[in-house]
Amino acid sequence: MERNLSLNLHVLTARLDRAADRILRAEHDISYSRFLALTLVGELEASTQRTLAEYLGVTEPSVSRMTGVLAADGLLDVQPDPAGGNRRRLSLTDEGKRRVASIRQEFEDRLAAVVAASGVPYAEYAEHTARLLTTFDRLEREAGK
Amino acid sequence: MERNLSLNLHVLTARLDRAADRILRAEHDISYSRFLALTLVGELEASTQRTLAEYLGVTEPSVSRMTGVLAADGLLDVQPDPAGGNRRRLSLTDEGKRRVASIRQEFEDRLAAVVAASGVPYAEYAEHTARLLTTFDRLEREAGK
DNA sequence: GCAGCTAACTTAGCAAGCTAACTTAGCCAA
DNA sequence: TTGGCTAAGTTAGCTTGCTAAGTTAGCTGC
Repeated sequence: MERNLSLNLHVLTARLDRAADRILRAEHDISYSRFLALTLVGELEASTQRTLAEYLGVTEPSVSRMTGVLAADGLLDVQPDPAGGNRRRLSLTDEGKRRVASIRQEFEDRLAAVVAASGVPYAEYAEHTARLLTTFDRLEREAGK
Repeated sequence: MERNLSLNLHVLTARLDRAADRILRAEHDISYSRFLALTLVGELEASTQRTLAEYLGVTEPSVSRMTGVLAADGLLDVQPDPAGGNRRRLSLTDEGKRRVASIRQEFEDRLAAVVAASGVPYAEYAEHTARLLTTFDRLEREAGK
């Protein structure tokens, strides 16, 4: 079959994401992408949409729509930046915080179980993945892009 | 920031896929997902849509639509299985073969360059990724799913 | 004090995932 | 030979990526 790295990464991630999405929808009534967005807003502390797009690895229009639906669902608070400029301050509502907190560790634990079952050394694989991301990021930035 | 493995895999793959998509559209006038589908049909030798879905890591409806547009574009040949049953035989047209062959090695080479720049050992990372995929697959199957 | 610039965001429309529900084709048992 | 079963594929409708193009808010120089 000769499956290569890029294809395997693509398929592995697609499956993990899909599994995560099913679990979250079934048990917590939220999609995986919405959960990721809320998680990062929580971690980034009152950032802008542009920053969130950067961290999520998606484009600004995608974030624009996402913040719209999350705000409509009462999970996210979107306010004009008091410091001025055409910016929005993003923060979690109480309900948003509650939702994220209740899910928090669950996923990493489940993924860790898969990793353990596979015999792949977790720390090393995680470190390699993080390093690849950083490198790819840098190369794209250098390429002018 | 404390970015975890599942998020990093998600973001890394999203970026790689997006970059691949841009290159393919610009230089070869085809999207990345269509290219992947054609590649796998080539490797799987006259398989069914269900098998292709399995290998691509997507659902059957997605493959159904994809084979439709690829056939309409003259890249894929979709025929009822002569052996009977409600199946389709998938194979590449000459144009499809030409297209896949002309792109073939390019991506793995580009990705290998990124991996090299990051200092991550390619063979090991590829092996770990493949192992995780196999394990996840097995666990999902065992879970009855 | 307005022209132009830049940064941040939005709108519009397309591509391609997904789930749920349906259809089609062959098989098998009564 | 028909009624149900299973496997494979399709349809419908939603979500959420994307790009291209447009808008809005403040800044800067004349």
